[in-house]
Formats: sequence, C-alpha cells, structure tokens
Amino acid sequence: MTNTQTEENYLKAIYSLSLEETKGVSTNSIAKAMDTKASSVTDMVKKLAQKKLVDHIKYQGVTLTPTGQSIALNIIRKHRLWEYFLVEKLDFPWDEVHEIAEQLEHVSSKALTNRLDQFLGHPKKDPHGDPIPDVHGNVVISKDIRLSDLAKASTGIITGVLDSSKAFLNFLADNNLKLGSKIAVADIYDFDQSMVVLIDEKEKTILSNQVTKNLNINTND
Amino acid sequence: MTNTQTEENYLKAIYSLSLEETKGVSTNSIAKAMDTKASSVTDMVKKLAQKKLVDHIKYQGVTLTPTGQSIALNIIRKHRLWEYFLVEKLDFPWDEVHEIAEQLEHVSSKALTNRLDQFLGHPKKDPHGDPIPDVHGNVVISKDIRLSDLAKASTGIITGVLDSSKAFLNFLADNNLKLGSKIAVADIYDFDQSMVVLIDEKEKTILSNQVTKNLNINTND
DNA sequence: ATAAATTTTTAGACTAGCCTAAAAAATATA
DNA sequence: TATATTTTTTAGGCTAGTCTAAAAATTTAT
Repeated sequence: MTNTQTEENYLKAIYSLSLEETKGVSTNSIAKAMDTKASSVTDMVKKLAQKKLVDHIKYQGVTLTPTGQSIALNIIRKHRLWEYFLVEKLDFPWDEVHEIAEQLEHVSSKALTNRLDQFLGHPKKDPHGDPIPDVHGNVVISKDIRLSDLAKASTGIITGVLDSSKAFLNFLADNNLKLGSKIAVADIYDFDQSMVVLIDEKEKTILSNQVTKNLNINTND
Repeated sequence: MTNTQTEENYLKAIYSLSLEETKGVSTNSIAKAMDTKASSVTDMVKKLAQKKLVDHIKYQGVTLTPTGQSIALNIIRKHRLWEYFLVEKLDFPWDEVHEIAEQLEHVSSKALTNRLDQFLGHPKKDPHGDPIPDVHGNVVISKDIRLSDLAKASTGIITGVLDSSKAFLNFLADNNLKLGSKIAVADIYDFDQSMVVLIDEKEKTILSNQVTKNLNINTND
C-alpha cells in the first residue's frame, strides 16, 4: 500500500483535472499535465486501476476512487504546507517555491506532516492563496471577493481582474500589482472608499475605488 | 549532471565506508551497506565510473573522485541539516529523525539547503553529534572529550563509555544515560568535581567524578 | 449516415536498477 | 606451489516507466 512518486504525481494531476471536469478526466489531458505521452498515461492508468486508486472505462475517462482521492489530497496538503514553510520561515519569494515543494511533497512521514502543520500554526492557505487540506482531506473552499470588499487590516492575494482593458492592465503593471501579489489593507478613506494598501510587504500605494472594485482577492480567511 | 536518488545513496555509502578504509572500498562492503547484491553494486559502480564520480579498478576497490566526494558531502550536509531541523524546530526525538532525513536529503534545491542552514543558525553538528559539512564540503572533525572535562553551562552528547563493566552500564541505564543522550552541565562542585547535569532536557541528576571520567562526550563545539 | 479527424489503446522496444547463476580473479590454506 | 575458498564480475532476465508506430474506438463534419 505504498506508492511511487510517479504514481503520486499522476493521482495529483487527475485530482486537479477532475476539479475542472464534470465527467471523467481524459487520457490526453493527463498526458498534457504530466508532460508525457498518451500511451504512457494509458499504462499508468491501468496500473492505478489495478491498485483501486482510479476507476477507468476504456475510451471514457478516469475518476479517482475515494482512496485515490484521499492520497491525492494528502500530497496536496504536504505540498501546500511546505510552500507555506518556505515562504514564511525560509523567506523564499512566493513564486519560487513550487518546484521545491514538488519534491518535498513526496516525503512520506505522517508524523513529519503533522508536526510541520503544528509548527506552522495550522495555516489555512498556502502562499498562492490555495486552501490547505486538513489531516482528513477536508478542504475549505472560500470564494474570492473584490478588493473593495476587503476590510481594513485584512490581507489577501490578487487572483484576477474584472476589467481586462489595456489601460487597466498597464496601470496594474506600473504599480507592481500582479497575480499573486499580497495585498494588506492599511487604511480606507471614507469619502471616496479609496484604499491605502501595502503591496507584497514593500510598496505602500493608494488605490481608487475604481481600481479596487476590479480586483479579485483571495483572503487568508 | 544530475544524479538519481539511488546514485546519491551509493555515493554516500562509498564515502562513509572510505572513512574506515585506507584502500578502495570493496564491492561486498558496499553491497552490505546498501542492502543489495554484489552484482548490483558492480553494475552501479560501472555507471558511476562512467560519470567520473568514482574510480574503479576491477577486482580492486572503489574510490570517490573529487566530484563524487563533493556530491556525497553535499548529501550528508543536507541530511544533517534536516535532522537538526526535525529535532530543534519540530521537536522530534533524536532517534526518530534518521529515516525522514534519508528522504529529505535528496531534495535538490541549493537555495533551499542554504536558506535552511541560515534559518537554523548555521549549526555545526547534527543531533547525533556528527559534524555538518559546510557549503564547500568542509567538515570540522572534533575529538570526543570526557564528560569530566566539559565546562559548566556547556552541552554535549554521550558517544561512548570507557568503563564497560556490568555495574557501570547498569548505573547508566538506571539513570537514563544512553548513547546519544544530551547532557547539559548545570553545575560543578569544587570539592569533589561532581557534576549537576540535565539529561535530555528532562532529568536533573548529580554524577560523581568517577562517572563523568568514564563517559565520552561529543560537544556542540 | 458515412467519411474524416481525433482520441485512445495496443504492440513492441528502450533504460534504470535489481536479481540469480555461473565464470573469472584474487586470496588463503595445506 | 597447488588447491580450496572467497570475492568480484559477467551473462541473462525481470519490473517500472517511458517511448514510437500502428490499430481501434469515438467524435466531428459533410
């Protein structure tokens, strides 16, 4: 009942793809996600099906069994806990941690994962704003809100824009506002709802309500 | 110029064995260390020789090339840094960390190793008292001393006994003094050189000079 | 509804790392 | 020094995971 790193990576990919699909996940989409060939996927899916980690009907798609899903969620839990560790404890920039976490996520000790979780103070979200599954595989899904709806002193991460005009995107770039940027609301002016925000713990800027209404934010809960 | 985990483990084993051998390391001893068969070792040694990580003369032994040695030392560095992390930050007992570090040592990011080293405060020794190679692969070898020679307020780890009589060993067992136990010298009485020590951060005990003269200690430097 | 295009699977082959059994070399013993 | 023992290597084969090329099934388009 132990799985190779490759098997774990397949399960993780199938899990992620199944979030965007109502039906089973296609062989081709897995191949794309794993950067491999469809024939290799067929082979591996056969193996995972034999281990009862996925269900597979030929030429239809693949779905995770409850066991397969719980393994996938455990890998994701570890991945996100390590990302949090790398950013919060080792001061890595948030956009450099994914590759490293891809390796750390396969370290198998349950005790390690749980002690790490405790050491980090049971974080709810990783540095990209993605929720960290708990030890039972439960994931809290939190909807994005507009930056304009974020309260004073709260923090969050930019996850999208509602206005995709060239002008707006240029404004964002000029002010170092990127997908993934961390936003802390320092103050809100009553008279026009403009916000004083701290971007990525560095630059303090004032954003008009016109701007804050058009930014999607993933809060840290 | 990237190596598999298996290759890394062979290099590590060859390095450790070469410390106890003046000549080249024998195929059989590697097989024993790696828990595999001699024929498998021959295969792998051939591969490592081709990669110029070891020198090999048929039927004579194996030695690491400078490149091979520096890779081995880097793995050992990572192993010991992670062990230190697990014990000091995650509160693992010192005798439970080896297996976990065996996995963590293969995570390949140089940035990770160096940031971890910094986060831990550049420790000189791991929880077992083994020296941690620096980023250039330099290892500080420190000779053991007698517990009786340890100064007040210093700490160290029990690495051996000079008196192996049944009576002495029983005394040690009764007082929770084991190989690897962490000893902190709380006080030394002038009149008989007896020591007040804290064992494994738990029990405070008085040890006579007769006892402390017969315990080898690896200091934290 | 039939042909064309796409997706998926099968067939056969490759590498890494391991194995057993047998051959070759080195070492120990008589 | 010749023989016996031990060590090491070779030969050939196995599994996991990958690949290419071709066949089979499905979907799309005419």
